[in-house]
Amino acid sequence: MSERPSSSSSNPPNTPSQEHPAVAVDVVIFMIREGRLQVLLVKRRYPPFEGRWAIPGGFVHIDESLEDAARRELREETGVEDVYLEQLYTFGRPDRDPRMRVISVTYFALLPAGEIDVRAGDDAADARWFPVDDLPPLAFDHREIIEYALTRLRYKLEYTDVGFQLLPAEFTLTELQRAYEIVLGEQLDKRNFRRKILQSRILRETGRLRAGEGRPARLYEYRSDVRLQVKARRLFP
Amino acid sequence: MSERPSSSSSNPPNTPSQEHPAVAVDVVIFMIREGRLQVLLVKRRYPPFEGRWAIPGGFVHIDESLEDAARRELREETGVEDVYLEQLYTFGRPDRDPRMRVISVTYFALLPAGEIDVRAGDDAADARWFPVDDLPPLAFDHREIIEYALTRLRYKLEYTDVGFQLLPAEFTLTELQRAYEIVLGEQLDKRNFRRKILQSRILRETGRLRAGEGRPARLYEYRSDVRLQVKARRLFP
DNA sequence: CCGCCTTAGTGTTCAGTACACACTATATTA
DNA sequence: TAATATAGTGTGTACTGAACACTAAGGCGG
Repeated sequence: MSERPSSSSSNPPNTPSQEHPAVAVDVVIFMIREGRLQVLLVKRRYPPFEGRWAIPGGFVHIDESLEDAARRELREETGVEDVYLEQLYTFGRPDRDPRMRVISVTYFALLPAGEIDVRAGDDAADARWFPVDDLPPLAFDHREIIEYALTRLRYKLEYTDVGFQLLPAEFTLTELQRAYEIVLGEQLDKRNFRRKILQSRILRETGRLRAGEGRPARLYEYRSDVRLQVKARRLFP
Repeated sequence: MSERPSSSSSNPPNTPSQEHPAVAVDVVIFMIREGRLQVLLVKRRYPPFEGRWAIPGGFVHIDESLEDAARRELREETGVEDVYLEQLYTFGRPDRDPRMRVISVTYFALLPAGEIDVRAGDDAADARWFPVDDLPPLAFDHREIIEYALTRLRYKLEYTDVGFQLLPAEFTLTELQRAYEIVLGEQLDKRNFRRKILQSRILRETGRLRAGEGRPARLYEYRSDVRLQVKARRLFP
């Protein structure tokens, strides 16, 4: 980037101050399970906050990009590759880690609904899913990070097509609507929902049906090739 | 944050890998000048990219928050305090700085239109404003950063009230409309613009007038106490 | 096998907002 | 005082959002 050093020496400053912050990557992993929006947490095996729940994360390796580090963490806890991942925010309060200065670049991931066997990483004693509205006490500023991720997810859900990332490849319109209702925390109108989503041409009917308790439902798949244009309602004309 | 170390030792990992990235903060500073949207660039005094233009930035001090570091950079180049500042994105490609691994946490700032005397910091040979649509070759990945900041600014302009940060305390409706037109790069309808903005109650008439070539215009000020609610046009009902 | 239960699927009306569009008002200046 | 320049104002039309209830199709139990 640029290189004004911490100490304002008058020599060409080619290195930063000796003591610089550590850089960690933490990932808020969302999934719809049991009809609720849940996040994956790991139980810390070592101090600080030993025994507390935390979002998965770790230090970034010297030769990997930030996103690669986030994907590595994701893979270590869940085994999944190729899921939706987006940078969220970088948290850097000097006192956010009691041991030392740590900058945390946070990401959020969306996993498609379905069964995933989570595994605790080396430094975790356990790994579990928790509903976002029923979280245990968390380590560091991780609650703040999850709240922020949730705000962003809800926001993006309303004006982008990111919500499809929470569903498996094939789904019914009712399942899609449920996913939206679960994340947004409000009921949606069935006819308006279906009309609008079908008009958007973002779904393709697969031709298959899913049998269930009542009338079988048509199955659809997400057309990632259709670039969805959603205009924000403009503040000014 | 969390502390999986780079090396997967089996001991309690209380420190990150010895070698960790440096953390820099870079700030894209926007201002409307001479009827165009401009950014402040500094000319690098030292390698790498010696003599090239770059956005102002530097390494974060060990005991200051990221935002404090950004405000410090801003103050060093422009002398301003208390202006709009928002975290943009964190860039971390391993090869983005040829010297070493550097993570750049970027911010963007909006300065109110008016005269500002910019000063080159210690490690800069010069500091100048450049129109965003006429940038010189830039150091590092700074062009990408500016493009990203511009996208975000235009986007936020349409659905938040962030645009007022580009205007001085008192302004006419025509000046406000011009600011929007300059940033968005398109013409807006005068009557629709005025109706919508006055309906929003976000402006207060100061009672003063600004004389000029034609009929004097009423002066307004921004009411930061009015929380502006702008709903995005929802993808789904 | 048929009636009941359960979920899927479908249109219309009303209200609010977006957008297009042209003239009058008030000051300065020649 | 006439010309020029900018400020300020209202209406009609088209579209989009929101509210709302019934029919269709399959499964299951009597």
